[in-house]
Amino acid sequence: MKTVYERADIVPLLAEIFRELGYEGTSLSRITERTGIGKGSLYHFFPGGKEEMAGAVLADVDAWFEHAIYQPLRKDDAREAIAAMWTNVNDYFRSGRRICLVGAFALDETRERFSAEIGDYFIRWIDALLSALMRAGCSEGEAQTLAEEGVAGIQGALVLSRALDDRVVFTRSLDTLAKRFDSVMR
Amino acid sequence: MKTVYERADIVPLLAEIFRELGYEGTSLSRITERTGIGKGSLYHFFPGGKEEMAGAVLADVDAWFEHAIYQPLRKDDAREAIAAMWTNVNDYFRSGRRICLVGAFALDETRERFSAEIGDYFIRWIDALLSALMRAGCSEGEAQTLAEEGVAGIQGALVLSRALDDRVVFTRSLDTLAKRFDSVMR
DNA sequence: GTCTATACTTTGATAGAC
DNA sequence: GTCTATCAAAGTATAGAC
Repeated sequence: MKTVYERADIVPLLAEIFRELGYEGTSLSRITERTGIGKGSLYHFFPGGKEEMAGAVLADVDAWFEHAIYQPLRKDDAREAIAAMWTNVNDYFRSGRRICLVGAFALDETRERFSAEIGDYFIRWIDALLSALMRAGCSEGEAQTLAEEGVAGIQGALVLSRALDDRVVFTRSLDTLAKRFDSVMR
Repeated sequence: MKTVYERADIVPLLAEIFRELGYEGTSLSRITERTGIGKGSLYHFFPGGKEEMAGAVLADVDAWFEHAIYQPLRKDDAREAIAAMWTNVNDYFRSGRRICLVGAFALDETRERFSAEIGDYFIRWIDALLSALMRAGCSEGEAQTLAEEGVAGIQGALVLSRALDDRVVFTRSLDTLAKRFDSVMR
């Protein structure tokens, strides 16, 4: 019995492992252990080894956010897109049981390897949110502050809910942020 | 030329390394490389190896926060203690160039090793802040929400400022949070 | 594409001389 | 207390059979 993979099937599996163990904590043996995929297959799809695997995961995560979050924020009805962001983010991060890989990579020296990708992910999130807020009637300064506060607040909520091992904290934090946004967009 | 250390001298050095490299990324050889302290000395002070080193660092960080942040929040003038928290936190985290070790450990599987210490650090921070907010005139519900929002906001600001490699983001985020607190305490 | 075997490096940890 | 030497285990990566 042997399973044949495509690269696209492997990336989401790798993503979960990098999320849980971090870049340094993720070893090829633990990947094999959790997925059943041998080193031969891994190096066939990712000749650049672990670094290429993490890069592919980052690109995949980025593409998901671009499609599900950023584009609606830039193009759709502003209030609807912001409301959708809160529910999509809550689902994506599984109410805080899943962390943000990009944020986690930003904290330690892994950042050095992927600084461009990491910076880009957050810049584009903030800018897309800024765009929606302005279309919803915020001044530019107000929108910039609120966009940064929203994105940082989500990251902080992930840290806190993991630290307290309490998913209610995450959902409640998102709720507080959403109310704050609503009050400013009035 | 050989330097003789005490355990208390080593812990802050270890703290910086764990902060920059994370738990898994910190190897004994990199500790020696950065500090000049050999394995012999390290195992003399920390017979339990890397895990004991990280534990000692966590205890040291916790003690600093207890003394510099939590106790004033619980016992001193509420408004002054909150104001002092913002400046002390900004200094401690070096305007976002330094990360929160406890928050970083919370994100990956390192959490499993130190879940009690990590949870305690954040619980006590939130509770101390809650106490100050209530003494400053907040209702309990309002204070709970705001305390969580403040602590999560600091953690998120650290992630964001590292991701964007922009320390202005951190200071500005703290400023926004401080204003929010002021407006509620009126 | 996947597997097994293997090369080579680095890891955490220990022992013993000084 | 610190040093050097050394260990077994785990790390990344490669080669070649199938």
